[in-house]
Amino acid sequence: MPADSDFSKIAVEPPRDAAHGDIATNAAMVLARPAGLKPRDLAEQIAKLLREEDEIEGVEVAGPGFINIRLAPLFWPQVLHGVLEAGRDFGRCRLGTAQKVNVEYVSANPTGPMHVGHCRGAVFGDALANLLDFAGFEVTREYYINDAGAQVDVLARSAYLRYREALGEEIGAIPEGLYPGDYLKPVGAALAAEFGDSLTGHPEEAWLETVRERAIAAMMEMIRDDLAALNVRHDVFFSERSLVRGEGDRIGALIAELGRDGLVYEGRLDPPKGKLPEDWEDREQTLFRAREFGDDSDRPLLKSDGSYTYFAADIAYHADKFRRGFADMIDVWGADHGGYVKRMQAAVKAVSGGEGALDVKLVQLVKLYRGGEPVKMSKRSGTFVTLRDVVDEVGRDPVRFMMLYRKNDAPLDFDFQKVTEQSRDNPVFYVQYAHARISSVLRNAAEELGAEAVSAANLRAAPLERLDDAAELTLIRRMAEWPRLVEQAALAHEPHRVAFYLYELSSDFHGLWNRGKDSPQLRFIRKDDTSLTFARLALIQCTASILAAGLDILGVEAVEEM
RNA sequence: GGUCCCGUAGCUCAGCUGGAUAGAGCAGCGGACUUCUAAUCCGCAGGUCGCAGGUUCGAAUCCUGCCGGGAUCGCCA
Repeated sequence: MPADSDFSKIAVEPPRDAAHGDIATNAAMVLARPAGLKPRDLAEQIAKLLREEDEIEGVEVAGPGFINIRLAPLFWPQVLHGVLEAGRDFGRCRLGTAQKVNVEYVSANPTGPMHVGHCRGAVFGDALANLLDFAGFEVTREYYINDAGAQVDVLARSAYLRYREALGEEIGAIPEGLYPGDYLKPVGAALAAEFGDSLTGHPEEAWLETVRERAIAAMMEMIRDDLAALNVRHDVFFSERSLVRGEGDRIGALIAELGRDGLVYEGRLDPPKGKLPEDWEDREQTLFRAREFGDDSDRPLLKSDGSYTYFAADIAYHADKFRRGFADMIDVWGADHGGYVKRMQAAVKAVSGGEGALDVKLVQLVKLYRGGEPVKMSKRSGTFVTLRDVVDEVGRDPVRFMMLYRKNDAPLDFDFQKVTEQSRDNPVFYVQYAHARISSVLRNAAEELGAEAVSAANLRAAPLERLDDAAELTLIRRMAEWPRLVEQAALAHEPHRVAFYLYELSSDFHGLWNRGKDSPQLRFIRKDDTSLTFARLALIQCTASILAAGLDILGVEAVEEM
């Protein structure tokens, strides 16, 4: 074999089809050319060597040159020892080797309650963070508070109006352009209680900042409550305003820094192709050289009124993340921000000297339905659905599982009726039911055979080699996939894989359960054969551990009865 | 017009980063409840993986070009 052969394309993995053995490899096909042999001939040579191994029971060459390996019969039951030992920690790995990673998600404007549109990103980000944690990364969960733009001033004016209302003034209809929601009434009342009428009779400059601060704090409190209802949490709430307040103007400092590196210039931008925006004016502006880092265009840092663009602030924010030690950053955004990805990645490269990496996960829109009919939403008519509405109506677990039972970049139809009334359509119950059934068997076993029958020590001592039914082995093989699945899902930043895996694991379990209905000798609890019973209790205890661990990653409760 | 995402069974979607005969659920048809919980299970039927090229031992997967759907396109966030 030539020394410079490419071994990187060789895969050694469990095949999809169990008929192809326990482990399969494509090594012979990959190496046939450099070795100057036909794939099947090379495969035979490798197979011959493998057959000498003790733990290998059989080796076959199949298809175009696959080498299929069958392991000794005792191999699979041995897997359960690892699960029994580790319990819910089985599958935890050191993939991240304590590497720091920052996951930013939700980051909704603090101007009102969480909208249902925020729901998916929130759940996705939260589950992704859980997954990375499980895979051994040191995860920080972050929320970027957009508290510096014009819309928080609008919020302040809206709250001020409610404040005057709370003082007894007749305010009439909420003017166009202000937030009309009732949720600002308590904010107005709190302001009245704190300040009396001392904020009235002054120009806006006198009260705006005070009111804004109180209003933002109130909104963030509301948002945290909403997130808590969804079982979503963050470690850090990072204020955009803090970038220009306190320690000085960090956005300006950063622009100056980029300027010293020659990455900022005054120039003109080509107008967009196609239809021109109505208010387009061709003017000289301050631009970041995003094109040097793979973007399609250079990007403005200052608005026409001289204030910073959102992008400028976001650069400073990501630079701050990098300086806090996060070379790995993940942002979770709505799909409508897709056009923003390249410039942000360009900015991260620029501020990190190429050391930082940003992965942006775009979450597609959720379309709401009720009994097949689209739910129409409009803020003006007050018919928009809040995150809290959804959680209250269908429950936290179904919402979370549904949001995760889909790849992040695929659109999602969410039908209230399907998720509640026809609950069998919802896979969350299928998985939870599997866990509940196992809990039920373990309870029965403890009752009939005594509590020590289900003790950890007893299960560890069980004769696992007696698990030889095809359905039992299928279940064990599935469990053996778990660590690998965790690793790959974490690497791909795809928590939905965990959800699909749990469904399959549950399916294997339900199948086994029902075999016990047809053939009583396959029941888990066999009073005539306690040692076999112990082995089977160990088997399902392991299944429950993995179900619980996976559900924990998804942020869904592993219920013990239904 | 540029950029990004999507196109797989009647419907909703997976497909382990290039592997063997493309898989689930729902809907349809036929079966299993004196139960360790039927919110479950078993079987049948259902496919030009949008189209056409290319890369190689091998493509739903990678590349190019079309077709169709969605998002976005200086200063909003």
